[in-house]
Amino acid sequence: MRADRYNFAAAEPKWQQTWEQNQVFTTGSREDRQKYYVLEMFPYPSGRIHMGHVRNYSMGDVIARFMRAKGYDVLHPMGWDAFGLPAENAAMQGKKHPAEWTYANIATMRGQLKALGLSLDWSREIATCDPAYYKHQQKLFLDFLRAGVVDRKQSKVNWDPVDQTVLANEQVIDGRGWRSGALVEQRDLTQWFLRITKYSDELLSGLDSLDRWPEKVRLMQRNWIGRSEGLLARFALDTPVGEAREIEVFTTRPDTLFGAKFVALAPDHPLSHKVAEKDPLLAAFIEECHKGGTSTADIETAEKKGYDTGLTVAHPFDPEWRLPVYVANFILMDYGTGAIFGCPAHDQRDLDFARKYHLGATPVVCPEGVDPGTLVIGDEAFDGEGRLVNSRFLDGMTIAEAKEEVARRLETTDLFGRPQGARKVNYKLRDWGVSRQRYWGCPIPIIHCESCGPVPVPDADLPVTLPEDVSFDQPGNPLDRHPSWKHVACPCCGKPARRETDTMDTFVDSSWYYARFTDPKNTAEPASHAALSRWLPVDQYIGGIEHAILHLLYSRFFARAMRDSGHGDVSEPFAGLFTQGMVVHETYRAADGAWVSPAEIRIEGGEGGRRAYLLSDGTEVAIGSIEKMSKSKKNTVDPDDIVATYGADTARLFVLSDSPPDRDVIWSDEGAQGAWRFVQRLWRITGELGRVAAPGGAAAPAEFGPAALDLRKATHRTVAAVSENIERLRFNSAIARIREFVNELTSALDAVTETPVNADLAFAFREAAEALIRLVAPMTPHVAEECWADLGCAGLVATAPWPVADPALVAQDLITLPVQVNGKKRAEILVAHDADEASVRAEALKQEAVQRAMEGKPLKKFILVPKRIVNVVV
RNA sequence: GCGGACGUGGCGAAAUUGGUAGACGCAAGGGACUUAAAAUCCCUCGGCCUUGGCCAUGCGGGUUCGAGUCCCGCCGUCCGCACCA
Repeated sequence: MRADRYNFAAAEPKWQQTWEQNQVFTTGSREDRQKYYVLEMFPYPSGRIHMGHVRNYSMGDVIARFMRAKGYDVLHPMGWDAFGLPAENAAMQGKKHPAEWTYANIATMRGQLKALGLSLDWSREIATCDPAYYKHQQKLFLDFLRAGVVDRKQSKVNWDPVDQTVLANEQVIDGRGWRSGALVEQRDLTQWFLRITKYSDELLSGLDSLDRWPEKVRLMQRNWIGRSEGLLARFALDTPVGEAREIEVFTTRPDTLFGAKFVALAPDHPLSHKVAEKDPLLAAFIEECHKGGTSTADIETAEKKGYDTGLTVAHPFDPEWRLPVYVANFILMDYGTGAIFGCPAHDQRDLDFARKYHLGATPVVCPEGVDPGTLVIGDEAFDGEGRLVNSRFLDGMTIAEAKEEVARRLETTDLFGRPQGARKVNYKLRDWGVSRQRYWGCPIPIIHCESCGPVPVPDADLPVTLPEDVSFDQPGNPLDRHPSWKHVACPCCGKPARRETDTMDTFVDSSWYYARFTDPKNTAEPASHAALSRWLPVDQYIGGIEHAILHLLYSRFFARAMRDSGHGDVSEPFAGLFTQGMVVHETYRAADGAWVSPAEIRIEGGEGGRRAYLLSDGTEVAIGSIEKMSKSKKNTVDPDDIVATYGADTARLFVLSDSPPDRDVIWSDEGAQGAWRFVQRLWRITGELGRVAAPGGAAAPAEFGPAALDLRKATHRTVAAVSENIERLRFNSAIARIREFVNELTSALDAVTETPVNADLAFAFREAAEALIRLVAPMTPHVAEECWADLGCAGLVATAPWPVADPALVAQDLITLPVQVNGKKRAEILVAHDADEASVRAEALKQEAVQRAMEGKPLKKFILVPKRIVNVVV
């Protein structure tokens, strides 16, 4: 007896078990087929999954199931980005070991993901905190070291005083730590660096080949790498300061050299410090510069300030021409050389500075068509195109010509035995400092020996595992405090030595996990060459836009560093990238301003608008703005609750259907109920279709009547449209087409007056029913299996091939053409799809409405866009 | 400040990429079934007038037989970067 309602609570676990038992989603059994690697950004095991995960993994799952049905050998794995600070924070508060906390979270979240029915190959599951994983990361680190991609150097680092660790530049946002939000301090520390800058040019030019990446992400990376071409130029000091006889500046505008009015140094420039030793006022000025905040607001409002050192330098093209040397607060030590020459007429910052210290502004570039004599610089510097003026031998040249000429001359003139200038390409990208003073991360496999220096841990001794007996009762690094862990013998000389106690930035863990998934059980190496060549690059990667720079740039770098140290030959790890939107929700606030969660309220609708009331005592709460789901605003919806109430299919369908995937989707209970209704409707219509459909496998009749033909056309058009929409990742449109098809099927069923129906119609219903189930299966796989079985179809829909649209049935033979008169639609005509222009024209002009709109005027022009539109111009 | 994206009914959106604007859904209103409710089904649903029209894709221009789509100028919202020489 067929149930009236689809019972998801029974069906979902049943099908999940069936898939698992039959190993439907295990990869690698179809080596003869073309591969497809679909990957979603793996989660941090924070405790529970959230709706963002549901959306992310539902999208990946649609693609995985679709490509599997299309006959590809699909790799769709899942793992855990399992190292990180929250585990240590939890350890400090809850006295639970980070490993225990992390693995408990993984167990919970794995269960939650499994309840969603994702077609994942769980046999490839990895966790980055597993020694079996980080062993290979340590190996990679040492291979990188040998390949010259690892560096150890002292540098100014961003120190997060709350998390008590170092942050990479990419992890500092508006001068604050990306995780703690604390104001970052500058400290001098010796650090391990990954030399990402070695690949600056390659990472930049590689972006051009990533045509399946969002333009936005490519642009962000381009800007982050920040390539600029310029010139290093050396200015001789009139009076040497100690050893220093010159100042070297970097400029992208060497053409404006004759407009120079001053030279300025960064407060932390070595020369600034040198002069400050004998000039207490300068020392005080530098001190003041350090105080200035680095937040957005501070920088915007910061006044350009300088200190005249009293030093002067000679102009490179005129030894008699003196320029004053300032120390200025707006010069950055870590870009270029930390020194500039200022050309106020053509640079706004230089102009602001020059106005303040009365240094003048001589224009040297004059826009085309302007009389140089009338050229005056007001409050705005001129940075447009033009020709050189007031510039001696450069006069009359274009900017490009002048740049070239200045570079050529300075390269061939001598200063203190070296060319005075040199062309230089500069980047904003910095090397990636990976040392972190934390416990819960991958140990850096190095041993420090007093006589041998830093020595790599021999491969045979890998992995260097974390000690388990550590305490978190005081700040700082537990590894450093551990009584015995760091004391080891030097692998070189055998003398007592000390382990590196820093661990790696957790972004290292996620920079190569996609490669590990290709060969997750390999104990000898990170992944075999064969596995890497078979599976990389990832064909479709899906995740949040928040990783546009950090994770995606690091991964692109890692692929190249792996390539250059003998691990595979892939440069770009992700051929296709899709950045999905967030799941957002309304916020609710009680009268006292406290946030209220959606679970605590009920909504009442009506023509007066929606109002929200507390369930507990019925008092009204204010409906606030729609925001990203967050614990602090309590506007979260727990996926577990949704799965328990509506089932996984409903949750999946809703996050896919309401908005385009790259835009935010607004979670609402009404929307979820809409998805729920559709899941039930699928079950109901399958039952109705089953009653009129031919048995599975029935042969096609020789001829089809009009009703059967119409139905078949609807089916094949839907198949074509849904396939295209999924291919283009437009899941919302795919679902809309399926819903439309269900509406069409309902009408077709209504038209059935007597049963059994004719064989041709029965066949068409069978075809429609099976197509419908296969089309919805990627989105709502459980109800699809249930319907598939209900229709008596063989096997599982999860392993059924994707339906193929017959082009003959997709094409229309009769088409409705709108007829416009002077661009306004006046009528519609029904014509054969291949009707010639003359007959279409005759038919169009025959229309009464067309004649009326023509008002008896003669036809000027007749436009026919085949299969689109007719336009009559009078 | 620089760079980018976007702006369509009450709401989320669609529009074959220059060719019937509003598919599909949510909300709302009306009706059927029911003792009642739930569920389900049917109808209406951009605005304005009298059938038939007119006006409508942020605003103002332009190109075109034809513009939501292309171009120019505004307005607004969101995102990224940020004293980068």
